[in-house]
Amino acid sequence: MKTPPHDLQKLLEKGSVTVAKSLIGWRFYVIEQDGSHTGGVITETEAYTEEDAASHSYRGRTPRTEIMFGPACRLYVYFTYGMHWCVNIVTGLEGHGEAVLLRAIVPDSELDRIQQRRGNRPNTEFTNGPAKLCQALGIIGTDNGAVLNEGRFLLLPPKQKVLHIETTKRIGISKDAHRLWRFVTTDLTATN
DNA sequence: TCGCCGATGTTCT
DNA sequence: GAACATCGGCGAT
Repeated sequence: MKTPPHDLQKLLEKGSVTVAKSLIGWRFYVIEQDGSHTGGVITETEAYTEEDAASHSYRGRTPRTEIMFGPACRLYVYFTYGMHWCVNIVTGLEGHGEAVLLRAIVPDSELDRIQQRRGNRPNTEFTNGPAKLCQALGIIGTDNGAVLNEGRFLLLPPKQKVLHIETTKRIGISKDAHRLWRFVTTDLTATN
């Protein structure tokens, strides 16, 4: 089952705070070269906007942030701390510099492949952080700008409704840290 | 279980 | 030259 692109586009064109909360429970997958789908249910997101000092888009368009100012429904992948990749979904209308950081998923397929990429760590350490998530799914800089549901990335609606969503401060930032723009559910947790 | 700290490269001041 | 949307190892509790 595939979400009609125009429906997804419409959802993601809302503001990043709205989208960040809405995406909890959606499913995010990478289509591997052998055709299998690696990924799972989104359980933690953060919103970033152009007016937000913690956002890469805060200082306007640069070569790095250009993709954030483009149309919604694309990926913004950036390299940080000299060794880690993180993935965002671009939201809002074109020109607005908004995105939603994917911080955690609970994998529901290709667990062996994920465990291998994560250095054979236990389930609970598979994808509970933005850089771990990218490592587990094999997302790197060349994926920057990829369009959801048109290439090797899938974003699919929830299989079941998420009941509890907590709203908290964002993690690992110093500027505009008071904003309650992090959303996380404990409905689903990796076991073992 | 907690907290400190080093790794490592791009971006911005 | 400093900061950084992080992670994992290590030593102390």
